[in-house]
Amino acid sequence: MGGEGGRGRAKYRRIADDLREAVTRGRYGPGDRLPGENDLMASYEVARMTARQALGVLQSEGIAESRKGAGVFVRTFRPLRRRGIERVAENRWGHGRSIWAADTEDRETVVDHLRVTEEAAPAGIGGVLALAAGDTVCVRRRRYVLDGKPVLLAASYLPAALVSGSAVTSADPGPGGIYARLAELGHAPAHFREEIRSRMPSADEADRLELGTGTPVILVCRTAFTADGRAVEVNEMTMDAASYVLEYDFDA
Amino acid sequence: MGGEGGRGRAKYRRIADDLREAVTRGRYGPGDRLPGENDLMASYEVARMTARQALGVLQSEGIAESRKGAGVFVRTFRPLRRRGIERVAENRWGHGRSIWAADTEDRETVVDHLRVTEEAAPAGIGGVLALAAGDTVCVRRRRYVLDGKPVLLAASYLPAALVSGSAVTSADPGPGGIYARLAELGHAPAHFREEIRSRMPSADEADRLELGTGTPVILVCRTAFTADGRAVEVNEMTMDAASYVLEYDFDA
DNA sequence: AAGTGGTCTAGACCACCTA
DNA sequence: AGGTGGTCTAGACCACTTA
Repeated sequence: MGGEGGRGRAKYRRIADDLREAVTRGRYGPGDRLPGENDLMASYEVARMTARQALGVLQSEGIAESRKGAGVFVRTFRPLRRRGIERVAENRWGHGRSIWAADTEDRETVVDHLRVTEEAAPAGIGGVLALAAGDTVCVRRRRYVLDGKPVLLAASYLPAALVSGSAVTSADPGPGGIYARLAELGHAPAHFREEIRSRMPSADEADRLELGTGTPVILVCRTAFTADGRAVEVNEMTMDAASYVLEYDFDA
Repeated sequence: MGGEGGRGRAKYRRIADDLREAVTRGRYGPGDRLPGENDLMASYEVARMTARQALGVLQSEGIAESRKGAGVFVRTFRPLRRRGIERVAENRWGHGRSIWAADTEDRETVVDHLRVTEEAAPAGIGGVLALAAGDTVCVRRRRYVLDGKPVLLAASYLPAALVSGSAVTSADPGPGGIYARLAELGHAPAHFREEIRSRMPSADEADRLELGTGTPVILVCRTAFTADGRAVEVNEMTMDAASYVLEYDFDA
């Protein structure tokens, strides 16, 4: 064949369509094994690369995932719910509950790869925090692992001039987390802005979040402002899109 | 070679890494043409399918897009900013200090494919709107096209019992939109909830939004509640993730 | 040990775009 | 017209998983 000729769709597309329909119709449920390359080569009488391409479509759509040596399987979708507004409400962070504990409920959460450093402010961050050239930031990086599966990478940036020497720069910032410490230092966050994007992960992100093909990341960038309008923290979060539903509640 | 042998990464990964680095280093800017299959075959001494696989990696990462007969090009990212909470004082926190630049200027927006129908309530929607089995909903579907590029699909569901016969069911709901009409009918929305997900698009969504490979969709599902807590509208939005930055502002 | 997906080769014809 | 990406074939060796 070749080209996009033959009037209809390409062979691999037809095969992918058949498989997708079988999944949406429930012929294959979450976790089930799909017909493999050899099966498709036989039943559709195509070459290996063509069968492979068809299975690749489902994988890049996030419908299926391959496990080397085992087969191609229908993926499951079991997200967490992250509430953007209540979770940072003052009564929560003032009363000994860290932000993450507020929305993970009963599943086992592990914080991983925690590193606290002082660095030159990255370009975008420095602008938001209104830093002068050469100013440094305290960066708190960490990874959240839920039931053994990494779900979130976070990097929190704070002006070093504001927080150096305080508990904010130690691995464990103490009860209430860094917002409680900021409040004690006279920089209590009064307002938050969250900006949200989504894109495909970089190779590095896919690696650290153990993402399968066809899984985007959600980027949430939260800026914390004091009552007098100074930005005191920027928190960049990179989330496994298959693990999260974000929720924002607000009045008209 | 074959397998994942050879100790290092696969050839196509190495090539993809080289290309990605060249892009991030600015060797190729947005809109520039990358080395094509033939170039890579020559410079890396690999087979066609291997060069192709390398370029496929960049495409599925959303870094590049292919144009048939022309080449593979670096993609551009020029998102719109969508503010979820309009009522927040803009002066006070400012719009200048955002992490991701986005167009605020007015670009030409066209609403497309508008259809208003009355249908049986889909499973999930009926539950949220607290409908009885067999109740119908008024569905307003439309597509937003910005400067010729479709960016958003929306489907708004309202209980037919509440709105049938009103201007809500006509193509042009009049000044203030359907929320103004709901208010006149005694069902003024007082509270909103927005739930956000991201995943790869279905073939149909990719088609209607004219999405390139490696572009996820952002799903925003907004529920409008009246002051007494009744859900009166569910609005399902499917957005081109490369075209949007969402923003939520809220106080601590 | 057998089967699976991962990688790779060396060809081929096609439709599309740009010049 | 010539180059580009899109599709396809028919082989091959490999590492991995499962039994």
